[in-house]
This record gives sequence, C-alpha cells and structure tokens, in this order.
Amino acid sequence: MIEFKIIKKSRKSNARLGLLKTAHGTVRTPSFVPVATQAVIKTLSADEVLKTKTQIVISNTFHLHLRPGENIVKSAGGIHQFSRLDMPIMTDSGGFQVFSLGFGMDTGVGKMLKYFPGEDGKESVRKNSKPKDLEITDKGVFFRSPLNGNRLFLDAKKSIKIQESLGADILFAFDECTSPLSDREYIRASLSRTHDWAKRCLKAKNGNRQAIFGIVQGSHFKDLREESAKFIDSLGFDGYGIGGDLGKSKKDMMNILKWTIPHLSEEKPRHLLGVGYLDDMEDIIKSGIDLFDCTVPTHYARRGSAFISEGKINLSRSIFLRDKKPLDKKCECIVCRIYTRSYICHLIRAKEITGLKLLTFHNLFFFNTFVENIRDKIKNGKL
RNA sequence: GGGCGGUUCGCAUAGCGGCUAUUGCAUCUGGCUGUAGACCAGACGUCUUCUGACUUCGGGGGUUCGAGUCCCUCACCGCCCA
Repeated sequence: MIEFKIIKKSRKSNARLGLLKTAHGTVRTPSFVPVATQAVIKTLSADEVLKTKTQIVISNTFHLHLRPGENIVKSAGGIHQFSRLDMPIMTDSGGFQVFSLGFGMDTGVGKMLKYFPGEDGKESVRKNSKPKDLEITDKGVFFRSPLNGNRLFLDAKKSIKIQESLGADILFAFDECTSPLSDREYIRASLSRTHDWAKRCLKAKNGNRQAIFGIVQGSHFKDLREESAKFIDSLGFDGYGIGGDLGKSKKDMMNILKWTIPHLSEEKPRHLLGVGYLDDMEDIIKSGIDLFDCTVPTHYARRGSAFISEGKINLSRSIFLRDKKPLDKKCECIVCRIYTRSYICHLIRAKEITGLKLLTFHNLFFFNTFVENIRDKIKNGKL
C-alpha cells in the first residue's frame, strides 16, 4: 500500500511538494519517473540507476508478459527481486500499447499530434477505421506480438493479474490510449470502454498490498475530460494517471490538465503519463502534477543526444570529436566529472555501447536534478 | 618476357547490348513525449529560378540505331608461369 502526504502547497500555483511512501522507499514529489519497460533502464545496472538520483521507475505489463512472462518474474520473488531495482516501481497496464502498436504504428503519429498524415491533411480515424494489427473490443484488446506475430489478448482482469504477478508497488488501470486522429464519436465510445475497464480493474484486484491508479482519458474534448476525471475519481483509486492524446500542442496539453485536475481528489497523487520534455516540466508541475514518466532521456541517449543546460547536443556529430569540455560543465554527474565530449563522441561514432550508457546516465541525472531544482523552488516559494 | 583475372560515388559491390547504373557501409540532415525500434526517414556526380538541365562506369580509339556491357590499344592492380 502507498501513503501520500502533501507537505507543502504553493501559493503561486497548483504545485505541491509531497512524499509518496511505498514498501520500497519514499518518493519526494514532484518526481520524474524514468521508463524501465523491460524491467531495466536500458544500458544501466540497478546500482547505476540509483546513482542517477532516480527515485522510482515504471515498467511495462505488456512487454514483461510477452517476455519473459510474469510467472518468471513472480518466481524470482517479484519485479524488485528479479531486477534488483531497489526502489518504488510502477507497472503500466499495457493500455498505451493499445495505441502505440495500433493506430500509432499504422499512422506513424505520436500522442501529441504534430502533423496530419495523408495528402488531404485532416483525415480523421473514423469509427469504422481500425488499426491493422490490433483489434479493440469492449471486452478487451487482441494484440499481435511485435516479437513473433502471435495473437494475444489483454483485458482489464488479465492486465491486473499480470501486474499482481509482477509485484510492483503501483499498478495502472488498463485503458485505451486513443489516437489524436480519432474523431469525437470514436473517443466517446472509447471513453465508455476505458471507464468500464477501470471498474473491472478494481474488481479484479486482490488485497491492498499494491496500489492502483485509475486513468483519465477523453482526448482533447473538455466535457469528456471533465466527465472522465469525475468518473475515475468516484471509483476510489489510490491515485490518478492522466493519459491519452494530449492535443496538438503544449497549450492543448495544459488546457487538458486545467480541465482534469480540479476534479481529482486533492490528497491523492496525480501522474501525467508519458510527458516530460524539460520545457514541459515546470508547467505541468505548476498545474498540479506529482509524477510524470517519459522515455525521452533514455531514448534520446541511445540516439546520441545529451540534454545540457544550453539545450541538447548530438554527440554523433563530428564537431564534438575535438571538444574537450564535459557534456555540461554545470552538471555534477560522474560522466560530466570524468569524461569529455570528445571521448563520448568517439564512442558513439564507433558504436561502442558504453557511449549509450554514459549518455543514458547523464541524461537521467540531468532530468532528475532538473526536477530536484523545481522541488527546491516550490519549497522556497518561488514556484 | 608469357598467361589469366580485374579497374563502376569515400570504401565495398551488382550490372554481361536497350528506359532513370544496383545494393551495403561510411558521411550529412531531420524526426523521436505511459519504449516495437542502440531506431526511422531523407540526401549523398555538377549546376539550379527547386522545376529541371548537364555529366558519368581507369585513358584513348572503334563496332552498333544504341556501349558500363562487344573489339583494339594504353595505363595501373592482383595471381600464376618463366
């Protein structure tokens, strides 16, 4: 079970400082949540993850169910024992894969819409348009395994049972993350499904050893977001996830948060799913978000990008071969204290895996430090 | 000195008479927000009013309506024999 204590509320915004206590440690919120899809922060060992100031990670039900299978994890003593990640762990429900392996894969669109596919520009995904490799029904979702093409089925009950076997501290309800291309009619139907699944998740869940967060959907429609927030709040979850398509711009996303958060119980933690560019962080925290996960620091690291005080640099560019500065001279991480851009650039260009590891370490340390500074600002009444 | 094989974008390759010369690597640019993806997309002879124009398969010559492709010759590289 978890316990969430709000230790300070900002007078300048809806930001708050909190402590999220779990059986595996306490998270100072607001906190960034690095993504450990396969029960690992890619490239890092468990002890290295701790050194990046990471407080909590999120793993994935869908991926661990496919491989190695939840029974393997369970027989190891649960995900903490299995991975040796000695910290609070969340598991995402597989709901995002409903989108990312479905409409997302078909259209090449992310959940923040930046462009419209198709020549004529604004073709919506109509209610009769279905993703090719995936079938969504009111009962659940038929997936095609990206590993071997096997057909598999996931629904609320199964997602919860898998998550119970994995044994994370916090579970997420099984939802449908909709595409930003879907029209209102589709979103309306999808939202009913997500709400029904939320009830079924609570019903399926045994005991209170693990906490469970319900997920608000509703796309970019104000009334649907409000309705969803009120409904999910009424079910008595331990906390909330805010998910789904978040509009076409950051402004849309901020509006969605503004519509949603006031309808969620104040004393419970709020997690914004899958958002976390550095530029977004202050604003989402000011709107009242306590937790947010994002693949960006780890994902970009493996593409050669480092986040630094001045922005972002790509270490695969040959210009850095002659750059003897650290990635970021203000950063206190071990990578910035020891290594030069020149060396890391060499590793990336030589495709040496240690280059990916050094960038992953730095990016996580940088992101976590960034949020730490925001916590200080709230503490000091500056935000 | 003789015989055989080769020379195609930075490197490596395909092409064996017929539209626009193949593919890989490398390079450069762009993208990535609850991880399918240490990935994807584009460019990669020259010029360009971004639509096209011109030029290319070691050099030179020839055959042919048409040659990277066939013939002659020269240069260079590799292997074998003296």
